[in-house]
Amino acid sequence: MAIELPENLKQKTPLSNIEEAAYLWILVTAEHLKAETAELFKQQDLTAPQYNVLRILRGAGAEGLCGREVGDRMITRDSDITRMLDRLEGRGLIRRERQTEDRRFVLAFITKAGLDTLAKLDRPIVAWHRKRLAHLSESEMRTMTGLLKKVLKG
Amino acid sequence: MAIELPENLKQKTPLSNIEEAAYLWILVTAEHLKAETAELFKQQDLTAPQYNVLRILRGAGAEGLCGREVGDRMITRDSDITRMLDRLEGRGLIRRERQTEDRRFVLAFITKAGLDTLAKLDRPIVAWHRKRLAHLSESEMRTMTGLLKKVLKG
DNA sequence: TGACAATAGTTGTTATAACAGCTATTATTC
DNA sequence: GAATAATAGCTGTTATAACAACTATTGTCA
Repeated sequence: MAIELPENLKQKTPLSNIEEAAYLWILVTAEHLKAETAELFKQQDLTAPQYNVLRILRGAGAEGLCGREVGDRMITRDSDITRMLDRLEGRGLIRRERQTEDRRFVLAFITKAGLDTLAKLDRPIVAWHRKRLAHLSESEMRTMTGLLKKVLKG
Repeated sequence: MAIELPENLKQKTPLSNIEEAAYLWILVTAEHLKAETAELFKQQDLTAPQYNVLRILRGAGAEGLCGREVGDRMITRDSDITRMLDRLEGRGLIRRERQTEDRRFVLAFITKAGLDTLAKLDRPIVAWHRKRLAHLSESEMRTMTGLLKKVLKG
């Protein structure tokens, strides 16, 4: 039995290759969800990576994080953390401070303005997640994340 | 029970929100797979969207496709098909031709050079897919794609 | 038929991503 | 302790993405 593909792809020759189909479903679904959340972030003039960085820094709290650590924690790898932080700093959403012990590190912290910006998004985002996945049971979500985890670790 | 998150995210406060966890797993897995395949495409100096376009045009064959149709079939929405096709045309991988019946349409076709480029990638890519997902059973892949489909349609 | 809407594509502009090479600082090793 | 490697981050450049305004062509309908 040929496996179904995302509609829009409209592949004529049904893929014989179930692995490629699985791969495509993961990518297409991710892309779709990403596009939807991008709309939410835009309310506060943030891109998805920018929102991601702010959340990371909120999580880090008063200790802050250096650029490399921020990069490691991101969902999508960003090849240029420096200038991304530049922009956020320029908007006053974060601040930076060079460490004195090891002067190679520049720690980044979220500011009050950054926290306020995030706060305005918190409720809509939780609401979006709940609503967007409301039609899956908890067990379905666990099964799916379990399988995705297996894919990732592979 | 708190659901596990992708390692690198290192969230301190475990998410209470299983929906958000599911969402993150989808995105992180997709991102990871995308990064791996990007390496393959780079062998032929192609980005993932460029490879995607060439495959779409190969699928379309001698009939070709107009820009909008190409855009519809892409995995990741591209906001600027025109210039992406410009670049591929500049490299001789595709050619374009304005339709005579309805002069609004510009049809794109893959060239011999484009087909050759794709051909060099076909085997490595099939091999990559098989190897990358070899540790999942066919039934696991079907379950996963079924759930992803449910997410997407939601 | 003529105004207006719809569609396909192009172009200009700005922001961001990708890549490579660079400086500053600290760790390692002989 | 000097040479070297390793790490963090910065900078320059090019390519691409995102957004909006614009042209050309065709469809709709009073």
